[in-house]
Amino acid sequence: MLWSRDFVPTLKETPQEAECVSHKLMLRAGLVRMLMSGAYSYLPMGLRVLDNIQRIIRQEMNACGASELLLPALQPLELWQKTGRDQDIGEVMFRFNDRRGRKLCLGPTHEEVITDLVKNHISSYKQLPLVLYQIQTKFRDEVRPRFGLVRACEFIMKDAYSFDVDEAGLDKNYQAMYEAYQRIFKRCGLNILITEADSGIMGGKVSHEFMVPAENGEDIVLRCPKCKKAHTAKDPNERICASCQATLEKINCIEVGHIFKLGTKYTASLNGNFLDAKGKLSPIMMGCYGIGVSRLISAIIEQNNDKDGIVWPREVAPYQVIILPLDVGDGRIMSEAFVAYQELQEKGIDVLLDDRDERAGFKFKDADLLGIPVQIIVGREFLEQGSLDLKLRREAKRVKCPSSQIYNETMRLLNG
RNA sequence: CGGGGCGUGGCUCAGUUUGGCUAGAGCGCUUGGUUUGGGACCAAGAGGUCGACAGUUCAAGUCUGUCCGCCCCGACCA
Repeated sequence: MLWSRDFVPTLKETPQEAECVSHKLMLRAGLVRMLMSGAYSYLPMGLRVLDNIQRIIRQEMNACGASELLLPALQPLELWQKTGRDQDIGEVMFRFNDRRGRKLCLGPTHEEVITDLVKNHISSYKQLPLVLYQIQTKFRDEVRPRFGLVRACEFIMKDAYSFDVDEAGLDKNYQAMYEAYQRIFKRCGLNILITEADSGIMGGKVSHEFMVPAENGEDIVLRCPKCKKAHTAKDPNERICASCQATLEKINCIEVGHIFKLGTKYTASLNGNFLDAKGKLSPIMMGCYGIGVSRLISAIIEQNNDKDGIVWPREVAPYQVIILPLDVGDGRIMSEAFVAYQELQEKGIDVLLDDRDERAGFKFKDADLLGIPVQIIVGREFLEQGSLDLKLRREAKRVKCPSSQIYNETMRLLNG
């Protein structure tokens, strides 16, 4: 992509609306813009990151045998009345009537809809286990949206649901998801803490949260420095480890994933039953597995930035390489930049070419702010010595490279 | 919902305390020129219902009231 043809409105100064690091950088790097409190537009750079995160999630979900579908955001309220969560969720759910006066809502989550769907098509143990997932927009009328994408009223979530004949099956799927989540967050460039957590209104007994330590995290994780066991705090003043008696560390975190063993809460109330091998009718065992997809963008930036801007982990970066021709008026520089651009693109690398008529310093600042892993600089040194400068954003160190070696050197840096 | 802060060109802000002439600066934008490896410089321009409404006054960005929006803390949160 040529920068001059793209829509990447970078800002030199931080807009007043932002307070936390990730929010400031998302606005400055032109990833998102706010429409109103809790609702954001994803600009081209932001959408590319979002797509990359989704690609990682899809790969890992598919790899553990889950099948993707897409459920409606628009739902009948009566479905929620059947499970009783209409009351539990309360004001958080957007509710309204359609033109016939029917009571509708926008889905804050999808256990009801998926259970309603599955129960009509699963009647035998022979059809189980089954694991389904979707990546979809959720709506929650938050008391207090904040920190940009961290807590928004409209956001993107991956939610997966497992259906099993018994607890042993559920345990197996739960474990597979637990491991898939570890791989997903690692690929997103995150260091996470996994905690034992409260299931809240989701129901069920066992649940784990995947937490990203971050300064502005809304959740507090308590971790024992001795046994390393962590749990999400219900009471942040609880300060002693139950097994070691050591004083617990308090760590602010952003919750990016939460997995639950639901059991039969939804299948029992919505009649999601199956016949087992002996002809006995039982409710299907369920698990559900969420990832805050849009929130991950914030969490990744919180853990991957420096004074100059974002430092994207390779797999989620909007582009792998940015080429910076430092004088667009010089034919030799521009043609060399385009040669490198085409070669890298032909070899499957996502490249952004900053063809704007700007000065060197301006382009360097924007490139650092954007955080694309590899910068290729075509400037004076190319004219004098025929070499390009390659810089790895994370290390801020430059290496010289003859133009014939540009692909190999780029790959070496990306993989290094 | 309680507490606090803020609202002035696209962005950052000054001006409001103590009402006064045509509402300012920097960045960004347009045009011309000089520049060109870490957010250049000069010159000339474009761009504003000063969040909205009502009120006080000879006169309101500035004072009063109501409302709206945004941010932070708290309560809440899958």
